[in-house]
Amino acid sequence: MNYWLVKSEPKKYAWEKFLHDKKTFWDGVRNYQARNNLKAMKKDDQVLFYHSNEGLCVVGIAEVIKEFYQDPTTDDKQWVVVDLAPLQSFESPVTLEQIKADSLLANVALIRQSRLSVMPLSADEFNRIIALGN
DNA sequence: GCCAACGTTGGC
DNA sequence: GCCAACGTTGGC
Repeated sequence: MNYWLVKSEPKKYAWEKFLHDKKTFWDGVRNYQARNNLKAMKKDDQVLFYHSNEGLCVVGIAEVIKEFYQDPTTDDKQWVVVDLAPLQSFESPVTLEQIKADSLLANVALIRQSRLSVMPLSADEFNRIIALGN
């Protein structure tokens, strides 16, 4: 089992819409590193959902329900999507501020590589953020 | 709305 | 293959 964090601007695709949709394909990734992370996702991997630009917090957990396939929104074969479904909303969203302030989370890519939109987390980091959110 | 960080593009 | 110019992301 691997753990991930994905970013979405609430204006483009908010957690609330995700809950309503029940599942979504994660499109729009146009960065090689993020794309490679999408390709590394396995079914049942768990994915934290982060609101960027507005909110600036991790709002819930999703799971991978379908592994990568060609991005249906483009003909360019190099881009892929995965299917995600919501698992659980956080009781209290975990803010970027909290993550920055937590010594266990000092190395997460969210902080170190702020522009990366799909990133891996260690099990420890994942569990720590879950603990902060519930 | 600004700007720093950083990925990509294109001329040489 | 280097590097300057440019575009995009995302925190503030």
